[in-house]
Amino acid sequence: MPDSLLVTIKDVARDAGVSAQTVSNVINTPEKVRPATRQLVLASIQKLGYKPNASARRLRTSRSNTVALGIHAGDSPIFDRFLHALAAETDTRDLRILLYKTDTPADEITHCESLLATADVDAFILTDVIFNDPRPNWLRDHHQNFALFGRPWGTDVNDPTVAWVDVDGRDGIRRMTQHLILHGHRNIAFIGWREDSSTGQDRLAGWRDAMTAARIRTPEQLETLFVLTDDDMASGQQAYQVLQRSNPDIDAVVCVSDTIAAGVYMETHGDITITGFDDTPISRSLNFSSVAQPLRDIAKAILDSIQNQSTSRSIDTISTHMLLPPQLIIR
Amino acid sequence: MPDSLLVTIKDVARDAGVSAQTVSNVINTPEKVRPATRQLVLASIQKLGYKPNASARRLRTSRSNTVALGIHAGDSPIFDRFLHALAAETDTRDLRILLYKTDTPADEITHCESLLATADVDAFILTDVIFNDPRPNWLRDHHQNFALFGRPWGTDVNDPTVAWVDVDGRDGIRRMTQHLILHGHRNIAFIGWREDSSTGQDRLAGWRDAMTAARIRTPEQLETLFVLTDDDMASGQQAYQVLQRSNPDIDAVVCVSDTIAAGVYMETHGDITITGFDDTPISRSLNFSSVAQPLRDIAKAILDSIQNQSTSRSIDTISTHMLLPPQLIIR
DNA sequence: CTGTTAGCGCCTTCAG
DNA sequence: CTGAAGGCGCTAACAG
Repeated sequence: MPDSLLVTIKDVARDAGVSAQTVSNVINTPEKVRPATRQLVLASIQKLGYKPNASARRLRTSRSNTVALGIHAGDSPIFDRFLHALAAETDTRDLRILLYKTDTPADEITHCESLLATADVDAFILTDVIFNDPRPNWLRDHHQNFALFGRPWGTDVNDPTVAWVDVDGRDGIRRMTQHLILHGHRNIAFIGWREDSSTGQDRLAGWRDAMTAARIRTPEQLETLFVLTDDDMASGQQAYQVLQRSNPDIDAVVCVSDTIAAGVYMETHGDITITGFDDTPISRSLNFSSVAQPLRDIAKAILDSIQNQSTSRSIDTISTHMLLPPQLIIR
Repeated sequence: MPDSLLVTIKDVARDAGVSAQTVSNVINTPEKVRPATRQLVLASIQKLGYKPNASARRLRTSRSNTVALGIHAGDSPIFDRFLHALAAETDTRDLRILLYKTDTPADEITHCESLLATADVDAFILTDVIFNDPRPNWLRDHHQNFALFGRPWGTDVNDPTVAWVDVDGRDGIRRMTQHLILHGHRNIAFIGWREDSSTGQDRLAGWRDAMTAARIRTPEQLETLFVLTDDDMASGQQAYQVLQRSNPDIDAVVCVSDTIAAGVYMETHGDITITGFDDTPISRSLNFSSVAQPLRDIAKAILDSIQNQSTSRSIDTISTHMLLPPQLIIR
């Protein structure tokens, strides 16, 4: 029964008949306390419902156990699921997630400065890293722990001082295409995002990989078998119409996203096989296959990376870059 | 140029040639400091890039300026946009958002206890309030400030001790239906969520309101003009087929969500007018009208409510319930 | 292994 | 209007 008033370490100390320090030790370095006293103290902690005051602890240790995460406008089909996975993971690690708004990189740097100066964050998670994003360098120059969700396209991806976790979309699309080939499809088209999306280019490459490896088409022939467009249903629908005109014999379409795949579905009514990306409610509802990002693993890897950074200062012992394999959801 | 080391209030005091206390006053009660000294101190603050240490301040004042928000599994089409609106609003109010995972109400209460005991949260925002949700009562019994996004269906909606902010979906659907009527539609069907959704029932009522007010159908006739189903595209498609069979002359369909509307769109190819809810990328892409929730206003109202609770203890001076009008996005 | 001392950075009280 | 003293709850360093 937790009380309305705050239970402090002294209350526990008094109740257990030990000093405040011993209580602190039980919590932070239990191996330094004799088992008998430890049990005694733990019982009092339980009985009084004691929880250490986070602010006091932070003030004393100047560590906040809090990671900051920027949220920006614009629809990501997986952002909320990523957030949930992250929240689930932080639960098990005694970490907190602080959310802040960020609509531009400059905006974000302002917030970082502010959060740092007020000393209530000790690591940052950056999502939606854009081409030549200034934030990683800024954070590194300010000696901050951070990890990216997504490769830092445009800068040196192998830079060991910039930790990142990403999903191998190329491999996912490649395996998905392979799966279609193994099931007898031959005229497999691809609909992707426009050239300015590095992620889109990566996924396009995965389709090319599978198609050329299976010797279904020459690289030149592939050039008429894909279209790049915007990420919405109407665009997907139009893209399919274009493809279909020049390739009437298409029997499957690999799409860079579930949204675009839904557009194709509208046009085809399920007559041909389509596949999407991100395993959103759309692909579940329309019952087509999709490449799923392992959000739970991503969250784990990101937090591992951040926690490693705060413990070991020697970066080279651990890998700071993780490319995780996606999962094929076959329907 | 912010330094790597922490700038404290003493540094500012020394730089400005005043005592630490005066600096504190400049920040917290500027009207008590002579303008000349105030300028002097502000200049030093600016120069050194001083920001009060959040943990120290929290420890001293036992107020955390942090609101906690639960995130749970399951797809909400507006959750991430709500989060963004909230983050944007907290920015302007010197508030922080702490995220925690919550998959069951019990889960959430555990977290609340933990966050309260560690004293790093001073208000809660509850979303996706379910029927007879135990959380509001729990929080009230523990003297916590909180506000709900969504009405507490199943409990006393008028209970002044439970603050909530919601959007008048009934009115939104009513106005949307009215709009269709004004544009010459007569056989306007409705596809909603199953009976167990209070929100769904509310929106259904809005369609009934408009249809009976316009005397297009008798209440009895309306009973064959709507279908309740699941919230996915395939269900929307099927629902339309069912409706169409018994009502071949349907010329418009008001849908309880963009997702369901998209299902209808798949079946009709834009031949009849459809409308959705929540103004998601789907309705934007397929170019149909939608009822939009004013997320920015919701965020503001929720934070207003919470901040009012911490200042004035007398609840009756302010309204603790806000039903905001949605916006029609006509396409 | 346990207790004492001191202080993290800030703000509230109360003198001046 | 400004300054000095004290302590919020906790833990690092040391002493016993």
